[in-house]
Amino acid sequence: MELTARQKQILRAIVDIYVSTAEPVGSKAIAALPDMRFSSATIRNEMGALTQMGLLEQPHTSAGRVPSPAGYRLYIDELMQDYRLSLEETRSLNQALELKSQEFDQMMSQVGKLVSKMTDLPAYAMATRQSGAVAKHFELVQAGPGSIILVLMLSGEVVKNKLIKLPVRTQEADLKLLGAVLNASLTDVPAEGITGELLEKISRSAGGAAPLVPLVMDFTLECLRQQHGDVHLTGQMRLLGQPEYKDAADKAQEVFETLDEEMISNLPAVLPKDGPVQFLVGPENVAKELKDTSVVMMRFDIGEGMQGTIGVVGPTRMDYAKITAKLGYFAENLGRMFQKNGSTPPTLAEANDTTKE
Amino acid sequence: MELTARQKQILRAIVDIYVSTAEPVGSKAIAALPDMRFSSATIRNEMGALTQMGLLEQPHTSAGRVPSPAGYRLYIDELMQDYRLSLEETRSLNQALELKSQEFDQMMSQVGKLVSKMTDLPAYAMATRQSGAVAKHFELVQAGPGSIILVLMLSGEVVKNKLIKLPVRTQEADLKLLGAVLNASLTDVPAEGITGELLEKISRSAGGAAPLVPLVMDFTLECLRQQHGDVHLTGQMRLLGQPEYKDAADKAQEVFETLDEEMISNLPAVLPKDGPVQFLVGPENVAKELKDTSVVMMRFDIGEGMQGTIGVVGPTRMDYAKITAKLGYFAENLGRMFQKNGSTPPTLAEANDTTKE
DNA sequence: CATTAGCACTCAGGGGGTTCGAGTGCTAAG
DNA sequence: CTTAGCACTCGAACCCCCTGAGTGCTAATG
Repeated sequence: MELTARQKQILRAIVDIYVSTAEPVGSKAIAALPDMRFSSATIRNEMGALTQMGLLEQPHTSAGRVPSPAGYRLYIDELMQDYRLSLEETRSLNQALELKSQEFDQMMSQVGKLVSKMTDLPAYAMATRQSGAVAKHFELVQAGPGSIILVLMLSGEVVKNKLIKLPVRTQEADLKLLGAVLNASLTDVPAEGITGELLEKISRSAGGAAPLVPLVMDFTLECLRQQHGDVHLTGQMRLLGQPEYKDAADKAQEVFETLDEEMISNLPAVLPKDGPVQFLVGPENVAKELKDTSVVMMRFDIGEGMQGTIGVVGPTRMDYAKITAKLGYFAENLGRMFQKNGSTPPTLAEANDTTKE
Repeated sequence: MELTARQKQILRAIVDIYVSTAEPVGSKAIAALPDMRFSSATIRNEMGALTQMGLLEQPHTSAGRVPSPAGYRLYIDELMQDYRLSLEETRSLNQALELKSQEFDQMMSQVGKLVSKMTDLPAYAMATRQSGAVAKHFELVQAGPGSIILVLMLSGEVVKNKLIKLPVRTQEADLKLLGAVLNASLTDVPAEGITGELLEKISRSAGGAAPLVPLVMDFTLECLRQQHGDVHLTGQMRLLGQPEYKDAADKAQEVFETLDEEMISNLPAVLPKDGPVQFLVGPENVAKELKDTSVVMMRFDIGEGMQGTIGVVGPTRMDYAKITAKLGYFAENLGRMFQKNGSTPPTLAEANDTTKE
């Protein structure tokens, strides 16, 4: 049941028009297109056929046609034409791409905001660990009477820290000792390698700091097991800019009650196939609340066994081509930035200037 | 131009009823109240007077009255009765109050979500530094070829870290040296004390790690100067649950385009007076987009020179009493939790259990 | 045989008119 | 000072009709 070239052309035209107008598309509108060589009657026939195949839908008898989810899927997989970012678009994207934060988590949050702003839709950013993490360095510092800060560096240049409060006071020397023991026996050990046995051994060699060991270990294991960092979801309100949600605020609310950060972090698991760009169209989504909602997401490499994901949430009627182009641009540049520097590229020369006088 | 007792009673009744119904309140509805001893005609007269004074408003001639912003302000300042949380409410608040994160920032983010969820309104949480911060400890660790992680512990048990990438490779020994120098000369020095002179001195003693100094210093200064941490604003969509925004999604959108995280972080500055609880009612807000929006915020002590703020954003017609009660409950308990532990209280006994076996 | 012009039919959306009733302000009586 | 009574106002809801975009079918056309 292959589509003819003409049917493809018509389907593509319908998606393109509908995406920009958000109104059902009639046969006349299509016939009026410059490179359409057929009368509205012919197109009506073809539209009938496409409807039969389940690629189009009719809101009601006397309205035009709207792409069905299956129609969108076919469009995305076969018909979509690459959207070329205009010079102006590229420029404003470039301008926005200035991340000024230091902390990794904050950077991801900024990335999310950026994507949302540039696409004018809700967006998210998250980091995922590809391979199992290992600890790289432990550091224990006395922060006050009875409180200690544990700083844990993981592979992938991730740093975690935790404030530990204990009713008993620990000696500086004991802390030093424990730090040394931890660094000697736990670095480069994957989570599976941390056995009760090993734990006991550490406890024994920890001397006066032994009460700390279980707390430290719990935290370490938690960090090692953590598959992905926080999901930074922002710009939810922008969904209201879309006509389909303008007068159905409750629907928008529902969407984000369902599609919370936890759900987003699990999205990669439910995806049909694998690849750098992924589309989740309407009912392909798990929850029924999202049946009119689509998600476009894109991965990029952060280096050091970490992977970033950025994504956009929008109505099923969404300019997939344009969004994909923008996401692609972000992904490419973010990947480069992260690998190069972890933050804004303040060149060495510039930085040195601060020193001189 | 003082209000009579009766007028106060009527004003309070109007606010109370309007808050729960979101419909203009008529004289009959008030007269029907159990402890109202006057006929609707009398009440009509009083309502007329209150309208004249600018405490009430009339959407149109044949509708009931609605409190004006001035009316709300008077209600909040003088008329509002303490709302007692029901047993059930207390219980569900208690249940929610389990923070399970380790990192301070993530905790604040969770607090925001919590407040939003329990009030069913958009909410935010942020941490503010009361006094100037000083550095407590520096730590430099080699993370890979040409990349170094700087961990900076500040007063207030705040930990910041930054990944530094340099084209040149630094020796382990040089890092150790620089760490020692930094710890010796920069700890407990306030931001004002960090002069160019001091900087140069450090550079000189830093040996092979000298190129790192400006980067480290920039970061340190930035951290010291930072007045408040991130604002964690969440649950924006819940505003749509409010009748005044149900069919005016664009208004809701506007609200959060104006009231972004930056604006929120500046709110304390524009507040009329100081105190643990603060109300910002409608047009008292700076921006005209927020004229139908109010904010209730509350401070609590985190200890160590840090202060937390939680706040709720809602329509001007908002149950101030209830919101205040809930915020108060949160503030009290969060304050206690933070001061005790910085996280969930995993008792020492429990923790030790993990070790056995 | 594919294409197109023509036509009857459908139906959502918008405009205009009417009714309904909650709520008001005023007046006069208690 | 309070209250009962009354005329008046005006938004919300409803109904009805009309309009026009869009369809599916049929018959004519190249």
